[in-house]
Amino acid sequence: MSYEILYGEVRKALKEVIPSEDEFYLEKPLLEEHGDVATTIAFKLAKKIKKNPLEIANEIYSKLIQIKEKYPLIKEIKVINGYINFYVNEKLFTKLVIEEILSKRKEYGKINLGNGKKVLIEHTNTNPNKAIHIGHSRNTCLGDSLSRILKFVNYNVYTLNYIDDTGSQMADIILGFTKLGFPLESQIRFDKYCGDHIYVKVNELYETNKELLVEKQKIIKEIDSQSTEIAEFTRNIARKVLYYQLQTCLRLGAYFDLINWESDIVRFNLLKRTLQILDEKRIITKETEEENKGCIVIKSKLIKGHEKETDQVIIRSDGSSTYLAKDIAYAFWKLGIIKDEFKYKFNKEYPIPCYETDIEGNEDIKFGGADLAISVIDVRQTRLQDVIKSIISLVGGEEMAKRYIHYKYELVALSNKAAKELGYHTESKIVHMSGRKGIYFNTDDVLDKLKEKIKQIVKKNNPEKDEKWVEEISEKVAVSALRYALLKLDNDKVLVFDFDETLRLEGDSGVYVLYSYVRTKGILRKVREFKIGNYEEYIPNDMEVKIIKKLAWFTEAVKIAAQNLQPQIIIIYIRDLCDLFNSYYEKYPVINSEEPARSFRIILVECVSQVLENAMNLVGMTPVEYL
RNA sequence: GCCCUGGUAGCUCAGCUGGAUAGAGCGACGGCCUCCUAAGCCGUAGGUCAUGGGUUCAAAUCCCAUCCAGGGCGCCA
Repeated sequence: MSYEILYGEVRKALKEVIPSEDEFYLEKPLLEEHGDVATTIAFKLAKKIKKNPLEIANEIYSKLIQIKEKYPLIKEIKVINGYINFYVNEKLFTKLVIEEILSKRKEYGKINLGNGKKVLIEHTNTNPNKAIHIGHSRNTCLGDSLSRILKFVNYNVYTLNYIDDTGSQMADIILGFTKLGFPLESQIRFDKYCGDHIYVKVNELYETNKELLVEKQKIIKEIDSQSTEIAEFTRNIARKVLYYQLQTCLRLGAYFDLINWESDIVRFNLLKRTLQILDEKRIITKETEEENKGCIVIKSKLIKGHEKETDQVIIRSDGSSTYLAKDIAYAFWKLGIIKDEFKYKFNKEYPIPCYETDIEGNEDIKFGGADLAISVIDVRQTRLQDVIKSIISLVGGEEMAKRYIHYKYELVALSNKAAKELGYHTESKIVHMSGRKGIYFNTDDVLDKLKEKIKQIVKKNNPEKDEKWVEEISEKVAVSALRYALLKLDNDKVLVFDFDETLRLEGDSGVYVLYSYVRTKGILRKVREFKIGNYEEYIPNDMEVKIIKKLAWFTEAVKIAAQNLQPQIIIIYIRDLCDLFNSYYEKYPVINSEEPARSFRIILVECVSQVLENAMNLVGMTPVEYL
């Protein structure tokens, strides 16, 4: 907020001097010597009135200097290279920042961007036939962090996990149970059992036994009908796998408000309603000849940007619906194009207790009809998501389509070395994961391995603590380290996973962040008995001022992260703050310094600690007191 | 073939949407524990921002072309 106040003052001062302008192009200079706020207004005006920018800057400057006294946060103004640079009154600024952090505490950084608007965030969406692997977890971490950030800026957020219990991957394991004699019980955790053993094995068998593919088609049809014994059986298997997937999500610190069963889109007639609307709007066509004979399709000419591609089949010639058809219905439900026909039941049995769609549900709650629908789905589905957006636009107009966001991110792949560990040998630098071929790392396994590594160090650092204590700390650190690693990369970059490279314990890592936080806590633990003197008497040194400014910047980081839907902004912020704090920590003693420096420094450390905690929360990292 | 995305230090990546002298981590080299946790800190070396053109006061950032890498173009999801 402090930056808001400073920016506000600068804007007001500029407006007073240049009443004709409304936009002042404020920015934060990269170099300290260029002050705290800069404006490029002189360049903009130069273009407009065809005058030398330097001359204009000087004119503005001479006017500004006369009214400067009215703006207490502005200490100094300079013109450098045509920029007008403002320097903050550091003493006053410091006071404002500290007071704000200490009064707001956990609330510090909260701003109102959302006005309580309803947002649905769909994430994770792992097929219920396997355990969650690190690729899925990138999705979970992004979606969960987004939901935390948007909540923080006053959106009314609901998180959804869309479970495809009707698709072909589901049929693969059902085939395993019903035709290939895999027992229903196993010593292995059920999600891993289905994914690591049955799914991989069944896909292997398809290679040699084509009959099985025929059986699979039968099963798909039975599942789709939703009325047979197989359909019932499938639902139970899916629910059991989901149970363990949710355990993994819980371990990662993610939560859900609602499980959307894809089969319920059909069962609750959402698909039927959707098809009616598409038919009324003449968006779908029943093909009577050529290759899509008997199918209901969307003509490609209707799809913006994909006019030259093939038509989209949404109902197959056998009458079954494609994934796309259900996804359109799902999107319509999210945006309120169709009424919320679902029934919901609260399921407290899940590791993450939450609602789920259920034919016998009777809870008095409605999730559909949101102001904004964000779907966290990897880049491979870009085209399908484009199709959905085009259709929304045709049905509800451009404005409505803007409320549907495909939040895309690149895949997690494996390094050549990592693939080799799984017994997959190749020349290529990166290897894409594949559930079918068994080329993947399950998130729980990765976390367990990471935890073991961390445990050794925690034990060494805290020899007096017992096993349980070490275990708890190590678990939190492992999860935070994984979240950090999965979040720090930009969404449009492929994350090449390699255990040792990706999950480093030093440098730009989650462990480094926690270590920095632990240092703040170490100091604060020791000063509990000290009485805090009047810290305002102290004049902060350069490094302290830098930290204060960084602390103040948190609100801006939150704003940018929320507006651009970029949790990475928070990660970068956290790292920057840790870097500053660690340098400071090495250079200046806190407890052993003289008053009033000591009081000030204790307060400063308190603030760093608090802001780090708030920031970590936004990306789902768990602060620990010891390491 | 068509469409989309990426290419910044040896490696992995930032660079706040057009601004001032392009920054971190890892790796390499040299230092720092009598002192709040050395999973840390300080210093050195390392760059034709893939290439070529363009737009303008100003380009890593925008436009065009080319090259390289990845993805998408199913009655799969």
